[in-house]
Amino acid sequence: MKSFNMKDTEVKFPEPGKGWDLETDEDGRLFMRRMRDMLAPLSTDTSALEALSALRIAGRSLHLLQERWGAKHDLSEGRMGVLFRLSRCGDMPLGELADDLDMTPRNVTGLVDHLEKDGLVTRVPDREDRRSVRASLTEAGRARINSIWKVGMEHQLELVKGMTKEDLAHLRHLCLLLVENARKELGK
Amino acid sequence: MKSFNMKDTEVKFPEPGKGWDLETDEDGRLFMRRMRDMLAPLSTDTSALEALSALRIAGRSLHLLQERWGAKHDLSEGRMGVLFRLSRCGDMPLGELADDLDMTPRNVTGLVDHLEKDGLVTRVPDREDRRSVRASLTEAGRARINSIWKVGMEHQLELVKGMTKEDLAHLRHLCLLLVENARKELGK
DNA sequence: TAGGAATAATGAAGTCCTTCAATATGAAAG
DNA sequence: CTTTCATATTGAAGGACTTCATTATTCCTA
Repeated sequence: MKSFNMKDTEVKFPEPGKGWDLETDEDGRLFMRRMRDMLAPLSTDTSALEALSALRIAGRSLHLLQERWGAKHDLSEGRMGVLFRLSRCGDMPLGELADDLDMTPRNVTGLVDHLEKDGLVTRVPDREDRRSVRASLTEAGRARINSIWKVGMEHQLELVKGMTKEDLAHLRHLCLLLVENARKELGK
Repeated sequence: MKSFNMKDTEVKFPEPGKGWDLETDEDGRLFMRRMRDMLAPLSTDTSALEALSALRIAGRSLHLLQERWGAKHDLSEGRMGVLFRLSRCGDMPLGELADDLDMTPRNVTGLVDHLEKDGLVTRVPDREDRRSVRASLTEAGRARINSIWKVGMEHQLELVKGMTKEDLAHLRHLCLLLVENARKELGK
């Protein structure tokens, strides 16, 4: 029992809160009460809307975590993407980077500018196509990425705690199915 | 066989392309070849990495579609979010909007400024807390949201084509599980 | 070889969002 | 009643992207 007026045990958590209430349905699955209530009047079947909303929020969380974590190492999400690609695939023309990372060429130029300024990447001419410029990890760049990717992976594993491999495969499949459908929509 | 040098039937699709190859594994599930190849040397079990990557891309696609579709109606994603919330929940203090939409108060002020300038929303004083300001849909705002939400929903249904209700419930659950895990991480 | 396509770089402008700091007002609790 | 807290607003600054237009190379091919 609470002593008089001590703010009722409300210790004010990190920042959970207001309408961010996760509950569990009769099948043991998480859902958001407020979301469901809000969507219910719109459709007899809210499963699609709820799933897509959850996906949006999850994507957002992922993005936030990535940014926040990268910031600790003086890297933005985009710069990390470039570094990681280069470390996995070796030298690459900027254009190819833009395609792989699904970014504007203009943006890749900027990212590589920045990384070059930081000494993590250099531009090297492409011998086979002299229009082309390849981004290449410097020693410092390789050291940087090597020093962090492992921890990054562990963070990712934290995020999927409670999911089986089956779950993960299914999640992957559904997300990619959505990506496929989205592409049709994007192609008008 | 091809006739001489007619660019090999490559008609250049809308913009599919380069490394954006979706393939189907032995279980009939989609995966990205290049992604898997890239991740394989890092870990004996790439399922988590692949799933999270897929999720990121799906989230990105969703975001792009939303932006693009909103632009047709002169609305950004954020402004649509505000309008939609208001239409579902009625008047709301700006602070509550910020919480629900998971945005900075500064940003909500800006969005409401913009929507007010466009005549879709007005600010009304809150009778019970005179510090508070409530955003309220104007007639024009209600008309605008009413004229588009239905089509928006149909778009969403396109995106989940090929998914069963079970799939959707599972997808929702996994995404929210991830959100829950992410919150722990975000709370350091 | 001449003309058109591809590869980058660059600068200007603009969007959406964030953080931080300052201010004005009203609510709440001692 | 006075101090503290909550609610909005505002301005400055900046990050990460986008689009668009322009330029310089280099490649490819008719």
